[in-house]
Amino acid sequence: MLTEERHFTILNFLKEKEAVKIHELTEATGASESTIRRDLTDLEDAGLLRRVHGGAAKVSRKRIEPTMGEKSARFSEEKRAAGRLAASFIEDDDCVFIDAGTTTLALIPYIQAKNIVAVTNGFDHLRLLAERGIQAYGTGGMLKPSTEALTGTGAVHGLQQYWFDKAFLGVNGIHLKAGYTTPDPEEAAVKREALKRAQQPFILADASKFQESTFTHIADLDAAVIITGRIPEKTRRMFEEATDIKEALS
Amino acid sequence: MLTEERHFTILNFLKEKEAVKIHELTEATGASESTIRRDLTDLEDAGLLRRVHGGAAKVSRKRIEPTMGEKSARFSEEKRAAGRLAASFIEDDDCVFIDAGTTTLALIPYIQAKNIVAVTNGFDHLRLLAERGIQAYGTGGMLKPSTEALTGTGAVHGLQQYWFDKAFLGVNGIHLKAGYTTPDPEEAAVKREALKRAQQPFILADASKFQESTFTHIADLDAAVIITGRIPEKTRRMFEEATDIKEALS
DNA sequence: ATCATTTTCAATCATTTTTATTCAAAAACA
DNA sequence: TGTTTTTGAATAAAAATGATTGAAAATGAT
Repeated sequence: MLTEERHFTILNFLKEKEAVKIHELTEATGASESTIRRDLTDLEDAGLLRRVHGGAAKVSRKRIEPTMGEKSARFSEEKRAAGRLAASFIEDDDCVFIDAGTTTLALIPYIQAKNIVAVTNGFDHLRLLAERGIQAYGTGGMLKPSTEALTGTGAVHGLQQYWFDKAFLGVNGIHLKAGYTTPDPEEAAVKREALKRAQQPFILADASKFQESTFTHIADLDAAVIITGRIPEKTRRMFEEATDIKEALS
Repeated sequence: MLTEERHFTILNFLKEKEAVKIHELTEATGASESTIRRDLTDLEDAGLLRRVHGGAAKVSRKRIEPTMGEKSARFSEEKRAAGRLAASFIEDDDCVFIDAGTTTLALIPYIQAKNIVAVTNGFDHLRLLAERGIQAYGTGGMLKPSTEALTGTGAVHGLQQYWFDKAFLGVNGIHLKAGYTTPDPEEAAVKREALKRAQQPFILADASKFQESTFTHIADLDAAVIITGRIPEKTRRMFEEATDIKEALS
């Protein structure tokens, strides 16, 4: 029996069943154990099956990244609530921008809208969107190792190809005087560009970001609607004069 | 029996079956082994079948690629050797493009050169580069869920910001007549753009890619230097007339 | 848990099979 | 007739195979 035929036979076994024993294959092909082993090694290298002790198993088509699941499990109640609320603003056929950062990451699992297109500069975001079957585009740009975000002129340049219905941005500071701020000027440039290109921009932030200001100015408060989990009554009253605030847990 | 008749007979065998042995063909045609061998060589050159040890097999012109998950996580010795050889071409201060795909992924661990800048359209590649402390840029574009590559006009657009010293590309087929080919036209466009923007383009491929052709043409063979792990003597001789081949394990 | 037993594995080696190459004979052609 | 093309046999090289080995992994009993 030809090598090619054996390979074909082996793969056919795995179309029917989840796994196959070496002994079954020696019997079906008439080849020796050594030969079957070599075949299995070849086919594994080609990525067509997975070797297991005693035989071979099907390769699973869906590869769900466990780290992502773990990550989302680690979201606080506030982040999840804010994410769910933010996701509810996304409508069918929307084109949205989703900023890098954990706050915006929390909104992705709650997206229900059909047929949307999402652009993101977040590394994990890109994968999570694709895993959820959402058409996902990366902005391009340099991968900033610390935050796993694509930044710099490459990202801005990438953004300039698109126009958004909605944009969901994360920030580090929300301040009555300083407006929205973030430490890295490169990231600020990306956020500013996204803000400019969205009809409805949203800022996702948890309570810790309020009344903070960091190095680089992104925009004034009234440039976007703020979505948050739960904030103190006092803070809410203070900021809702400056812009619209959507609070998930009231 | 006429040469034409024999060819017809051989091809008919392959319509019925997945593969055919030389012995079956000598029996069916009455010709000697040598003659059948010559026939098979001719028919392979015409792209009508694929020679395998002991006979010939069908050419599968399937447009469906194995997904990244199906491709094995563990690199074969050949892939590693090819990766190491490819990495040795990267010099200090180079700007390189690294294509998506497992073959090119295998080169990243071996990069020794200092102060290089890498641009990639591979999702995993981006992370791996950043993990190794290499300044890494993503091209942007749509994330293709199956292969985890950024493709489409977004990726091409992203590429057009850069100019490379070297480019390392993966392909699905290397064929004397068809040149370099890949199933997805979108990906082909990205590869073509990268090829255009690199002073020294390299193609990384394992032995299985030779004499295969898939749907979309990328470039002719002489457009790049081929880097491979180990290929059969015959294959090497056949292709080294068409372009430069660097073989890691000789 | 630990230990002994059984099974499976990867690596090596000798053997067999297949291959490309060469060359001379046969066939086809002018 | 001579010339070219096709063919088949002989060969050494390359590839595939199957048996054997000690190591590794799974299994079962204690």
